[in-house]
Amino acid sequence: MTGTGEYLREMYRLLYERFGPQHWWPGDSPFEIMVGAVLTQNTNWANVEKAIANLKSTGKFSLRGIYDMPQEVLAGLIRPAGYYNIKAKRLRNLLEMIVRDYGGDLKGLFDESTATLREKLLKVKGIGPETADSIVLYAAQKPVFVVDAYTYRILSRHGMILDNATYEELQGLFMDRLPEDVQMYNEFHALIVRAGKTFCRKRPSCPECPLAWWGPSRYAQEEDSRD
DNA sequence: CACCAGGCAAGTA
DNA sequence: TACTTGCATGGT
Repeated sequence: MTGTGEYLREMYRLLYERFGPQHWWPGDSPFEIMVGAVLTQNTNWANVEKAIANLKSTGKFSLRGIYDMPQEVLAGLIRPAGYYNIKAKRLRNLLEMIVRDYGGDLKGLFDESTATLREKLLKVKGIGPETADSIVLYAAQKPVFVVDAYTYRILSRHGMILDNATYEELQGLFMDRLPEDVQMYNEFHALIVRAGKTFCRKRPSCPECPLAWWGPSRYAQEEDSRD
C-alpha cells in the first residue's frame, strides 16, 4: 500500500525536478521577510517589492524606524502593496508587540520556542495562520509548514483532503508525515505556490502540470492507508 | 473590460 | 456557527 506520506514526498520530488529551487524568501534580513509577510497578504509580490523599496528609500527601514513613523506616513509608503491603511495598522500591531514584550529585539522574539513564537504572532490583530507561519518558517527559520490557497486547491483537486478541511488539518497532513526539515518545508511551500501560479489558475487540471498524472480516484481509494 | 494576487477581521443572520 | 463583505493597488 502507498500512504499519503509517500505521495507527498513524490509530489515534492516531481515539483522540485520540474521547477528547481525557488530561493524563498526573497529579502535581505529576517526583519524584511517579516514585513514582507504582512504586506503580501492577498497581494502580488511585485507590488510588495515596490512598497519595501519605498520603505528602504526613507533610510528608516528598521523595526524602530518604522515603529516611530506616524501611521499615515507608513500607509503612504506601502501604498503600492494595496490595503495600505489596514496593513499599516497590522504592521504597527506587530512591531508594538515586539517592542512591548521584547524591547524591540526581533531576535528575542525569534528565540522563543516554535509553539510560543507562533502563538505570540497569532495574538497580533492582523496576523492569521498563514502570515504567522510564513514568519516562523522564513524569517525565524523554524520548522512549520505554511499552508495557502494553492495548497488547498492542489490537495483538493487530487482528492487528498475534504473540501471543508481547516488550515490546521492541512498543515498536519504535511507535518505528521514529513520530517521536521526547515529547508524542505521552505522549498515545498514555495514549489506549491509556483505550481499553483503556473498551472492551477483556471482549469481544474492541465496536462503540462508535473502532477497531472495524479488522478483524484487514486487518492480517494487510498485515503485511509498510512505509512 | 474583468479578474486576481504568497489573507484577515468584522459584519450579518 | 456559517457565510458574506471590506480592504486597494497594479499586472494580465
